Order: sequence, then structure tokens, then C-alpha cells
Amino acid sequence: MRDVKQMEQKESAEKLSHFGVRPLSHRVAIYRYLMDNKNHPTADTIYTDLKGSMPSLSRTTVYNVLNHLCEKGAVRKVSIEEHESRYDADISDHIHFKCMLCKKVYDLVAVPFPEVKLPANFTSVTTQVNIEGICPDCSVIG
Amino acid sequence: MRDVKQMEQKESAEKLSHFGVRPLSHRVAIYRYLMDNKNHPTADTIYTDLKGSMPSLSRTTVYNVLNHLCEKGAVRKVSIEEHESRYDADISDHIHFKCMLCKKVYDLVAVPFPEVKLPANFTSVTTQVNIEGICPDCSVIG
DNA sequence: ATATTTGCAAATAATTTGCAGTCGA
DNA sequence: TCGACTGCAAATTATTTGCAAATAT
Repeated sequence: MRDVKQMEQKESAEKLSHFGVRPLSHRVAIYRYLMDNKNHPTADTIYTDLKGSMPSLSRTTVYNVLNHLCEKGAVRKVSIEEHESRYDADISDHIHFKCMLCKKVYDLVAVPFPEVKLPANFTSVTTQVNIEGICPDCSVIG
Repeated sequence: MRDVKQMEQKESAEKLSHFGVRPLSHRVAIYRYLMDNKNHPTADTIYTDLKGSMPSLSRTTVYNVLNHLCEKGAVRKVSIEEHESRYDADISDHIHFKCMLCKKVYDLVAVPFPEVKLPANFTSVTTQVNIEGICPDCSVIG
């Protein structure tokens, strides 16, 4: 048990180093949280969930760390939600689907990411494809 | 001059009726503003720009009207900006490109909108494709 | 007449900032 | 030691809400 946890921490720290992020304890914990919880948590969710095991953690630090990780390219901000940002440790191109009824956000990893041909002299750095609609759970006819 | 303006107002009002929106004066003005200003203004920009010619206008009304127009499907919320919503009277599928340097948001209307094949039982209602990168103006080598 | 819409001020919610204390190399 | 990082409280920003007055049909 303990060994598994330590290995996870180590994996998190190594990945961070790879992105040029110094693996400080809070950063490692938050990054690992994002790797474990692939449901695009908000800053506040991360704060609340980690606060239990890290009582010294502050909201400011969560924001600082998330911004830092985004700048370094280790995590992605997902802007599918209206007034709050969500974060994703999966930086590969993939589509986000948000159910308009249950509000759940799905990763559509199996769906091929569309190729977009940009006009001359436009250079793309990141592409987000956000789909809103009805998910299988909610489309069941009662 | 006056005739042109009146025709524009009338066009705005007719389109609103078509969407099932009662063409009240503020709604007509805001909707026409969005048709004239296709640069995805924020609620605050709309408020500031219209306040001059409509001194009685309040921020609350701008928000009310925008939300109403979104619900009725007359305008679209563009969530390419981090912490504020932008609005677009062009409800046809098109790609938004935001320059990371000058922050301008372009409509890529000439670029074909990608087809996305959803997994079984996922139903799509709206799709947003947001690309961030460098625009032609900013990619000029000094 | 009655339901809808407006506008002000206050409330809310997410995020940032200032600054003093703390940690890591 | 020195710069990077943290945490608290206060500030900022976008948006919503409660409620009374105005408006539309």
C-alpha cells in the first residue's frame, strides 16, 4: 500500500521534472491528484479534496500551482465550464463532451481528433473541441 | 442615414421575432450591436458602447438580454476567453481562433467545420472549436 | 390588469494580489 | 543567504439576485 503511494508520488515528481517544474510537495500532490482524477476537477474541488491530507494547503497555493503547471505545459485548462476553470493532466489532443443534463464532462479519447486546415500564416498551438449535448445515461427514454 | 438605421433596427427586430424573442427596444439594440460588431464583444463592452446612445441602459439588462438571447438560440456564447463570456450573433458552426499575442479572436469561416463522429448514444447539440496560436499579424518576423 | 422587463444596489463566486513568513539549494 | 514558494486576508472582476418601479399587450 505505502509502496504504491510512494511510487505514485515518485512518478508524479519525475513527470514534473520532465516539464521543467521543480517537484515541490504541493505541486507533486496536485499533479498526482490530476493524474488520478481524470474528471477535470475545478481548483476548488482539488483544494477541498486535498485539504484533508494536507491541512497546511491554501487555496492560493492551488491556484499558483495550477497556473504554473499550465504555463509549463504539464496540465491543460479546460474551458468547457462557464464561470470556472477545470484542469486536465491529459495534455494529448482529445475531445470534451459535456452533458447538458447531468453536467458530466466526458473525454472522448476514442474519437479521432479532427484535422483543421488553417489559412496561411495562422499557426496553431492548442486546439480545444468542446461538444455539448446529451450523454448515453441521460438519453435513456424513461 | 436615418432610413438605413431604421431598416437595421427593423431587420434586428424581425430576426428576433423569428427566434421567438419579443423585440423589445433593448433587445433589438443589443442584438443589432452583435450583428454589427462581429468581434465577439463581452457583456461589459456591449454595455459601455451602447450606454452612450441609451443612457437608461443598465448592466443587469445587458446580462438579462444576453442570457435570454442565448436561451432562445439567437446568439451564442463563445467561451474562448478565460474569465468572461463573449457573445456572437453568428450561430452557424465556425471555428474561433485566438491569437496568444494580440488576443484578437478571429472567425475562421472559410475553414470547413470538422465532422466529429460521436460514440453510440451521445447526441451533440453544439460544438465549439477553439484554436489558440499566432495570427498572421503577429507572426511577421521583425 | 397583469405578466414581463428594467435598474439599482447588494450579494455571490472565482480568481488575483500584497505582503510577511517560510522553505530549499 | 537568496530567491522561490506559501498562506492569509483583502481586493478585484464577472455575474446574479432581490425588489420596487416602469413597460408592454
